[in-house]
Parts: sequence; C-alpha cells; structure tokens
Amino acid sequence: MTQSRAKGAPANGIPKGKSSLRAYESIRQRILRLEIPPGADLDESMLVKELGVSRTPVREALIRLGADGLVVLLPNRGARVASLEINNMRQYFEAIDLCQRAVTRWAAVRHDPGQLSVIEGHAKGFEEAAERCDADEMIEVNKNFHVAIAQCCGNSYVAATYERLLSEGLRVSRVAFTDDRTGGDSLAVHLERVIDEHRRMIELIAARDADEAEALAGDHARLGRERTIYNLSKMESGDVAIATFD
Amino acid sequence: MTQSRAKGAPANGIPKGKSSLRAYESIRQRILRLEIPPGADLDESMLVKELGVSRTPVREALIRLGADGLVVLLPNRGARVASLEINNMRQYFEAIDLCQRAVTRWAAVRHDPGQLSVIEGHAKGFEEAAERCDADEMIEVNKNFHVAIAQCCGNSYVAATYERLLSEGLRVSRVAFTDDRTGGDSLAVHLERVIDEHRRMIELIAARDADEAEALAGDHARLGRERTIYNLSKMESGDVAIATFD
DNA sequence: TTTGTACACGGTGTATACAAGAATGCCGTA
DNA sequence: TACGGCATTCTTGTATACACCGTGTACAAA
Repeated sequence: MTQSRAKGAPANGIPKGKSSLRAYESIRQRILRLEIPPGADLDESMLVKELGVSRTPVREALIRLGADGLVVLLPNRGARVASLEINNMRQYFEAIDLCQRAVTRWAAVRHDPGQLSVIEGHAKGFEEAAERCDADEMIEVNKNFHVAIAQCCGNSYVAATYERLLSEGLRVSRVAFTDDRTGGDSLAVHLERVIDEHRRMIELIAARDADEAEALAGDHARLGRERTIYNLSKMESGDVAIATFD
Repeated sequence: MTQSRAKGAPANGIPKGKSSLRAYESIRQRILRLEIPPGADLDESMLVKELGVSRTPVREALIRLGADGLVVLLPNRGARVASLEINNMRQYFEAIDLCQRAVTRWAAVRHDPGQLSVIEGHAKGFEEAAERCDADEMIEVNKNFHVAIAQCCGNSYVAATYERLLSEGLRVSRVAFTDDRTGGDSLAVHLERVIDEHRRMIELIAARDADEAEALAGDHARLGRERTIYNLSKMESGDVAIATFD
C-alpha cells in the first residue's frame, strides 16, 4: 500500500499542492524502489484508483516524472517507466563520474566547516546501515551523503544535475547493494571499501585537498560502476526490464 | 472551437498533446526572448486568455517549465519567471564550462564523420546571421551549433544537461550579443572571435584532438562568460530583473 | 491610533464531464 | 483463409465547475 507520509516533507525542491505532491512522491518512490519495474506501462486510471485522487494530480505527477527522466511520455499513448538498459549504464556512470568529481572537488575548496558535520552524519548513518545489512537504508543514506557534499559545492546547477542523477541511480543502487553475484568480491568486501572511501573523502574535503578529493571521487564512481555493471551482467534479463524504445 | 492545426510537430523532444505543447512552447519562447521579464508573475488566467486554451494545458506547461528551471512554482501562489541574478552567473558559466568541455572532448573522440556536416551547417548559419547582424538568429543558431556537438558526444545524460543549460542561457545570450556596453571590445570583434573559435572547434573535432578540443571549449565558454558578465554589470538593474527569492 | 480578527475576494488545486485519438476486433470480400 | 476496411471501445487530452487556501481590507476593541 501507499506508505503514508507525515505532512512535513521539506528538503524536497518540489512545491505544489498536497495531492499532486503525494502522487508525485508516491509514484516516484515506487519507480525508484523498482516496485514498478522499468519499462512498465503506467495507466492513469490504475494510479487514480490506487492513490485515491483524481486524474489531474496524477497527470501532473507524470509530467514532472517525465521531466525527471524517470518516465517516458508518449503522445496520446500514455506513459511508461523509463527502462534500465545495460547499454545506457556506461553513459550513466560517465555522467555520474563527471558530476561527482566536480562536486567533490569544489566542495573541498569551498565548503564552510559547519557543513562537514552533516556529511559526517550521513557517512556514519551508512556505516550503521551496512552493519545492519539494511539495503534500503544504505541506498538512501549513501545518496544523502553525496547530496550533502553537493550542497556545499557552491554550484546549484551542477548540484541539481548531480542530485537528479543520484535519484535516478537509486534504481541502480539496488543492483549494486545486493549479493546475488556468482563471483567477484562479496558484498561485505564491497561495503568495506565504500565505507573506507567515504571516510577518506571527508578527510580530503576537510583538508581542502581538491586534487586528491576529485581523484577519490572518480575512484568511488568507478567502484560503484564496476560492481553494478558486473551484477547486471550476471542477472538474467527478466529481473530488470531491458525494453528498448528509441 | 478548438483551432485545428496540421499535425506536424516533430523535432521537439517533448511529446504531449498539441494544446499543451503549444502552451509550453509559447510561454517558453516568451520567457527565453525576455518578452516576459525575469521575476514576472505568471497568471494562469492571463495566459489562458492570451493562448486561447483552457487552464489544464497552461498548468501542464507551467509544471514542465518549472522542471526546466525556467519558472519557479510557489505552492498555492502561482508561478513566476525565474530571475536572472548576476550572482548566479558565476555558477551558470561554471556549469556550462564543465559540460561544454566534456561534450566537446567526447565529440572529438566519438563522433562519426557524417555528423560533422550538421555542425558545420550551424557554424555557417551563425556566420551568416552575424553578417546580417540578426541577433535572434545568432542566438538560436549558436545554440544549435553546440547542441549538434553534444548530440555526437555519446552521452545522452550529459548532452541533455548541457542542452538544458544552453536553453536557459538563451536569456543570457541576448545580453552577450548586444552592443550596449560602454567600453571593452565592440560586438563585431566579439563575433569575429566567436566565429573563429567555432571554426577551430570543428577542425579539432574532425581531427579527433580531444585535449585541444576540450581546451578550446573552455576558452569558448570563458569568452561568453566574460562578455556577458561585463555587459550585465554595465546594465542598470531595471533592464534585467534582479529579484531574489531564496 | 493601533492592533487583532473576521469576512470577502482573487487565484490556485482538484474533480469530473466531454471530445478526440488510437487500438482492437469484427465482418466482408477477394 | 487471408487481408483490408470499418466500427466499437478504451485511453488520453481538454474544458470547466467546484473547493480550498492565502491575502487584503474593514471594522471593532484596547
């Protein structure tokens, strides 16, 4: 069912009335958590029934999700969830790499010290979630960690782009933080490396070492990329829809 | 009642029905051409009257424009055109620089030769518009030139971000391609440099010289940035709304 | 005179009715 | 039997009516 959220939904850049907002967040959550699989058709009337609102807010939500790149709007033929194609993964991680390096470098140079504690808090949160093997929490907190870095990078354009990419990546993270793979490093080893890199990233930012921070950001992106692509390649295509429509 | 239009509405990345599309494009054009000034309140009922459609497509257009960052949606209090603050210019050009360097470098490495003619066509178009001193055309074609480069960069995520930034920059270009300034280079000199850099950019891409292409892309961004910021600083604040709301 | 409250109005958010387009199945014909 | 055209039907796109929220103003009380 719909995870009912308390009203207080700040920190989200999207305004708009409550029904519309609820519809947007609800559909978005389901897409990002893969509850609605990539490539699935989104039927307005179905969403209307499930969300208990009328078509108007549902349509507005779909339009915004379309702008986010999470759904594809087909003229006169409804909407469908954007597919997750292995072929696009290279492009995706290349974009993440670019933004992450920029954002982390600039954060190292430009942050003001008070912002560090927020970043550290998320890093701690990730470590705790890793101990509990709580994949959902890890995914969420890992994103928050990087968003926090972006928020002190002094460039709202790049930060926004990076944040959008990270959001879209939530669907991918689920693949990275699972242990289904047959070979390679275990999840535990992977998490250890992630945690270590998070810690070093904070140190380098705190030390205002731009070059090293950027280099580490690149390594960090590569780490996620390699694990994800490998895991994806090991999955049968049924697990993640590989629909192509362009 | 509905004004029946011929079907042909291709070449635009945004689907959606005709009225909605028309509203989106119309409002967007007016914002980008500064016909609706930055910071202005957007009244739904006014737009409804002017566009001759109902509120629904207008609202959908505003939502999409909000996602584009061109308008700011205030909950229960309508929408207003995003402001153009000089303070944000640094961030904007920093973002453009980042994307432009990446896109141009990758285009140099990855383009396939057939795509070059498209880029060359836009470069030619810019030169012709410059001769005619047609500012509107220059702005449009200059954007198309860089978009064409982005489209052969092999990364749709970065290309999309870059394109979004360029679109938003159309408002800024109008400032760069005017000759109101009191000192510094004349518009003619500026255009000469732009044209020269465009030509060299094509040569470097054709030669697949990634490093030089990237460096030139950076220079090119800097050229626009400096002229724009200088011109903006010379304008009185009345010319471009400097409204602040965050 | 100033401040607080209540009422009215303008404008947005939501629901629903209506129209147009696309998909599908049926029937006729070759 | 296979193919093509037509009609039905489902889905989307648009218009409009209604409800709610925020704001401004006027009046009353301190």
